[in-house]
Amino acid sequence: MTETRTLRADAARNRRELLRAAADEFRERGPDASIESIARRAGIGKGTVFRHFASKDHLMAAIVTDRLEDLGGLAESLAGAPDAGAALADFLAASAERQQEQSMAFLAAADPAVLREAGVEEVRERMFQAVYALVDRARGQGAIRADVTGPDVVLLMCAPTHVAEPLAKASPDLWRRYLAIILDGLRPDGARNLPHPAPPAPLP
Amino acid sequence: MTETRTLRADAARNRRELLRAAADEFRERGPDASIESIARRAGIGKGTVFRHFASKDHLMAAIVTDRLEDLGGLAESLAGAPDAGAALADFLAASAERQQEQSMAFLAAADPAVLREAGVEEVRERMFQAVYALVDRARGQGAIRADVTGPDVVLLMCAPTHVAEPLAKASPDLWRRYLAIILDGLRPDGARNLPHPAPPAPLP
DNA sequence: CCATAACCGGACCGAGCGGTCCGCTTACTG
DNA sequence: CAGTAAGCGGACCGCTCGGTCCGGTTATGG
Repeated sequence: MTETRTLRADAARNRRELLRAAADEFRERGPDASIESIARRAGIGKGTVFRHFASKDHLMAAIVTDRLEDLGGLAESLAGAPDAGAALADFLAASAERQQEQSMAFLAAADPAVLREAGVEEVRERMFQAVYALVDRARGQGAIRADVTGPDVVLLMCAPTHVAEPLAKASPDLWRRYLAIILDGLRPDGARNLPHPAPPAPLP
Repeated sequence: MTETRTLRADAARNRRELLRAAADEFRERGPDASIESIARRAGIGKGTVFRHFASKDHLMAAIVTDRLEDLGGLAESLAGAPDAGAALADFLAASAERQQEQSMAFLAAADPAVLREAGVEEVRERMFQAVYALVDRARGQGAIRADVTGPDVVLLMCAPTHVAEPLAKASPDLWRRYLAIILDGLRPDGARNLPHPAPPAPLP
């Protein structure tokens, strides 16, 4: 974003390959994947990485921004669906499916100041707002409990994948099982007991 | 475990302090907490750490073994409770509460061979079996769905804390909210749709 | 086709890590 | 109370990492 004019052809190709390689390395080796291994995987030199991104954290921010924009766009495209409950379930399924292959967990290791500087917060906030809208419509249609809030669902988004993570390789579809359990827990029917207040509106 | 006879008094005190300091550091700084910072926090030198534990991974294994034994003992003590559904809920609440202050996430960074050598697997397996027993009794009493397995519940154990983690500091009791939602999802009443098979029996 | 600026990449640097070593200190024992 | 082995801890080592730099290379405009 806010790129300098007319990136040279080979530079553009290297940048694309670099982002792809970095995403793969972070997924396989976690936040500690080395810049050198990423560069090797992309078929470029270490110096070229720092030509494209000021630091490792900036590289992480770029990857995560792409994914948040993708998710936000998906949520927005579901905004007008007639069955809001199904739309919400579809969104959560798509979100979990993406996390299966592209975790964002490595983000925790990055410097928050860099994330802010790279504009991650704005993109994330936009995605959150789109999810909140889905939740509000689903609640309005009685598809989920009256006391379930938008932030609740955002917090629960990562849960199915996280639960199934220890067996993700052996049963790559297992997250569906736990998404189904969680969706059941959100349904309005049945005797329930939800203690404690909803989370504060903005996630930090 | 299998300690040499009669640890000297100061050595025993240092070992206790070391374990406490290491747990705190891992919680605050994650798996990358340095041995040096742990030693400083415990008021001892770096060399003393390696006198007590052969490597950083062995230190992690010792911490995690303590906690697994604690959890396993709790599950076993609940084995005979008359209301098996309530016993299971109590256990999951206690488990989440412990995780709130003593995460085991850093375990992922340790060498599996060392964990095996330190006997973590046996302790974990014993804890799992105790949980499976709780689940079986709860299912037998109709407190949870018939198609929910022991491994399901083990996988779900960490979920409430993980969901609430982004707000753990601001709302330290928030995990209760998500434990309640998940327990609702496990209840037998209502129309449900659980696709996909149960996970394979042993967790790797 | 040439000039030039943008780009590339590997050699290099300093920091911080896990782990080792050994001279000094301190708690037990006869 | 003295001898001694166990315990201690900080200096030190080798390694890997993120990040810098500059000589060589390649795309592009006149």
